[in-house]
Amino acid sequence: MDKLPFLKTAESEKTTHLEFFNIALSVDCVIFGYEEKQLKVLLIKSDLEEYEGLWSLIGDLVKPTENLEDAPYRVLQSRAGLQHVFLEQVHTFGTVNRHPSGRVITTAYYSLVDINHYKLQKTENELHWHSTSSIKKLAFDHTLILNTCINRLRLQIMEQPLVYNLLPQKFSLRQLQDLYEAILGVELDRRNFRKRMMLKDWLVDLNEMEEDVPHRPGKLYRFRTGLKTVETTVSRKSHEPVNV
Amino acid sequence: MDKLPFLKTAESEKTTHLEFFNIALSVDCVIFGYEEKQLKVLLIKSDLEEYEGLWSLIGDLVKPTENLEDAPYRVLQSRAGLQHVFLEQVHTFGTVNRHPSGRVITTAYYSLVDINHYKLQKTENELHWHSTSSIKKLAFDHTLILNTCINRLRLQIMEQPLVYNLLPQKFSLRQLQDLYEAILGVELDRRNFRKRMMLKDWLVDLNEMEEDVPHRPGKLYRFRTGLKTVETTVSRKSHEPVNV
DNA sequence: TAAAATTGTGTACTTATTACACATTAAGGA
DNA sequence: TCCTTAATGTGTAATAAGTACACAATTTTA
Repeated sequence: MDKLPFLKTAESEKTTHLEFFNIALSVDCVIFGYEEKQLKVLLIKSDLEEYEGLWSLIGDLVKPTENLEDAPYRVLQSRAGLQHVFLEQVHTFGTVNRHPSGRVITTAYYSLVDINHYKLQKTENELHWHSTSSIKKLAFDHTLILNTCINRLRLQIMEQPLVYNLLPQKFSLRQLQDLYEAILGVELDRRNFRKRMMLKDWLVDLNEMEEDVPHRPGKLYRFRTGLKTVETTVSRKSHEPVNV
Repeated sequence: MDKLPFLKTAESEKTTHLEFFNIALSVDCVIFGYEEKQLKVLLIKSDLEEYEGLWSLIGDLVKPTENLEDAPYRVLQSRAGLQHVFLEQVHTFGTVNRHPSGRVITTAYYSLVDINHYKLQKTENELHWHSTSSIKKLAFDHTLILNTCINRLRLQIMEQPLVYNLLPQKFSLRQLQDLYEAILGVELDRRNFRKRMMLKDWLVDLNEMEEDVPHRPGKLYRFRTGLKTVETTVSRKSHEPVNV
């Protein structure tokens, strides 16, 4: 984007301003959690008449003085009390009629949070965790946004150890496998899963065992610190080659 | 995004309207071409004082009545005369001060076009193809946008036969390999490259040979029709599993 | 007809992926 | 105490994919 005509013709500013600025920009956060062997997503009751009784993602308008990339952190902080979470931009949705109250374009982010670490307040009774597998209909185009984010999540957990956000510090390989199965929606072979995880070199053997389980206890692991994470935008010079 | 407070309080609409709508949204197109064994990108001379002498990507503001996903097609059509091109959304950039004239958030798309099919008009002398490897500085944050799109392109050509957009209908494996090398910025082993392409099953052997080349002629191929392409957003029900 | 330039091809090695079965450990109940 | 239950921990063979590497064949041009 180069020209901003409305800034050059002061006298016609009002008209042009309204013409071009008659769009609002929001962010919507797909906040994933994990509980009872299910991938969950945090939703809020829609307060729009058009969507009465439906749930929607958590979002807000981007402020004029706020970096786009900061907006989802603010939303998570102010709407759900979440801080220092993992956030990744996924896609921007901008069909003309996606919002019944006006023209709103939204940028979707997904986030991974530890449900147990984040306790829902009783007062926040419009906020609820929903199992992703039981979600039928959401307000707006939020089903599309959710599915797009699930898709991205599924691709990314195969490449990067992001799921540390969803587990306690210490966990067994069985817990990790259950989590992967919940996210991917498939059953995995135990021996092959363990082999793959060991090959990735993401885990540290704690030399501790599970306790209070009604069966043979498993070994406990944690994620290695300092593992590299997603980097979507790249400041690398474009002529530098990649490894293939 | 759920609430739109400015639409509920009619009397304070003006203030709130200005507060929230004081952001413009644009699209920027990274238009890739291929010529003389180099990956090229179509740029336009910036007409902003702040960026005098610098080149920038081709973009425009999104219109209030226009779907976001339609805007880059319009931009390519109106600014560069391009129709029926491949376009893919990559990322949305929204740092507060990324545009010197005001708050503008931009969604970046990349596109692949056949340079020879699209002949630049003499009158469009502010438009030029630039080799990506020789680009040093662009207006705005367009270097970041360009690099992010190159990165995405590099990942996607490994998975999908998108490069058919950059080659003539009939081509030799050498031409195809040159193209991959130009995009990836690395040299590839000829035998392994050919093996990989055959494994992907993207190509059809035309049983024709190159002509008028100063050496042994190579066989000619074309891309199979009906090959599936990128699908970023997914309307699939979220509980359906993926293959892994 | 010899030299130059480039195509076309195969094999051995390594690495990753998949399918698959049995012994071991601890808890809990008879 | 011992048997049952329920899970953990482990290895191998087969297949598929990725990498490194060299030489003969074809055509043009001098």
